[in-house]
Amino acid sequence: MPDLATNTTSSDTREKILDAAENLFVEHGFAATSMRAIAQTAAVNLAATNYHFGSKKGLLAAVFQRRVRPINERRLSLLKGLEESNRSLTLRSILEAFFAPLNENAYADKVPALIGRILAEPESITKPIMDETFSETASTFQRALKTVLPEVSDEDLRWRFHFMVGSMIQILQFQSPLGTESTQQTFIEGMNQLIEFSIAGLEQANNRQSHD
Amino acid sequence: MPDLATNTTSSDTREKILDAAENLFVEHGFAATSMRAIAQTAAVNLAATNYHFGSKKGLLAAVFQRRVRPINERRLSLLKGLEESNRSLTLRSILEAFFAPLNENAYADKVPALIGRILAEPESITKPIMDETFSETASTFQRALKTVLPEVSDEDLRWRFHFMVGSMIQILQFQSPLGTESTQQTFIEGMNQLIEFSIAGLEQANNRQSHD
DNA sequence: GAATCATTCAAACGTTCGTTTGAACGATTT
DNA sequence: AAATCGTTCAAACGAACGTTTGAATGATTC
Repeated sequence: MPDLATNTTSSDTREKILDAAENLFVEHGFAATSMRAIAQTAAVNLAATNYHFGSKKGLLAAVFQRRVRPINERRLSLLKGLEESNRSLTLRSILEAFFAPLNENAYADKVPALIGRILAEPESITKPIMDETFSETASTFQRALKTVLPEVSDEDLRWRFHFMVGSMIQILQFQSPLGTESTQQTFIEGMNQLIEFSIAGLEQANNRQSHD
Repeated sequence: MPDLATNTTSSDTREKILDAAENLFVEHGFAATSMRAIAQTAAVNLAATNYHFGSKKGLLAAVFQRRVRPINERRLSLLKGLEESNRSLTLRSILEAFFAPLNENAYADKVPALIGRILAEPESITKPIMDETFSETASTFQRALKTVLPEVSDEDLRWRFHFMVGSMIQILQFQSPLGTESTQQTFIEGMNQLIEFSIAGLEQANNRQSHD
């Protein structure tokens, strides 16, 4: 039996299954993807999927965490770097630490779409995975945001962070707006647009009255 | 055979199926909800589902459009009202016309969650439904936004609208931020927060340099 | 009141699902 | 070379899937 917990085995089959599952989950979602389709795409025996990952949900968790864990580690590491030389701790630099790890790596093009897709799955499927994966990162970044946005109440900040995550999921899932073609180039452009949109939404400089 | 296209029949069974499917789709998503579960929840015979809606996808389309069509009609009607007395055509009033129909009706609590859930389904399932349902509304509102944001380029506006829709889906799907309880009251509060967040993100008044 | 029609029903269609089994394989260890 | 171990394999498990069938039902039409 392989080591399900620590993933110490380095079998070729394991990676092939993860790659195939990743692609199929992105395209069709979790429930609409069968273990047989995954095994066939990976060109491995059907039983290998359950052998290596225990169950379909176990496979989902492995697919997700293979990509997200390094991203969250990088996020926290970048934020820690900012905080240690706290001269550079600005709203913009915090958001860059949060978003940059999503597109700075040499990942396959599918990775952002994978994260977006899984984040958009029904809660009943992904809730336990989400909680374990994101609670620390989310609370750490909200704490950092509070230091550069002291005038924003805790409740307002939670909402605005909520919307920022929604904007992020939108571009991760659909890459580019309706009616535009999506390339690697437009995705990077979109991530920059996302930072500007989020900065404006988070701080909401008081210029509302000019539009009433 | 019932009239699938124009929905002229008004059978009690039809409504019970739509109600049951709506609840189950919200909770588990499309693929993870079975026709048998729908029939059982609705307390109708299994065959009635295919009899009335043709197929599972047909049922999904009916569930979705029953809720969204009136909302889009209301959106366009409100916008038309603004444009006819164009003294009141502001960024805020346009966004209110776009968002208000989502929570002004006496809908069941589940409706916003339904829309959020279906908008987050994999494209391969919902693409045809989405295109038919939203393309007119989306383009009409983007055209209106252009008139009150003349200094924003078409490309920038598409991205910002994209993020605004993402923020909207986020609150429709999850109602309230992580770690907060969600009530009808907090949802209304969230919709107000969404308007402020979107105004700031769409216009991005040039105060970036103060945070670099 | 006989005929027609939309609707409901129990039952079954064939297919696909996630998972399990137990034997076969191949490298490593004793 | 025998034994051990992780891995792969074909095959099958029972259950659940979306959909279809054809008869029963009950109201409406002639």
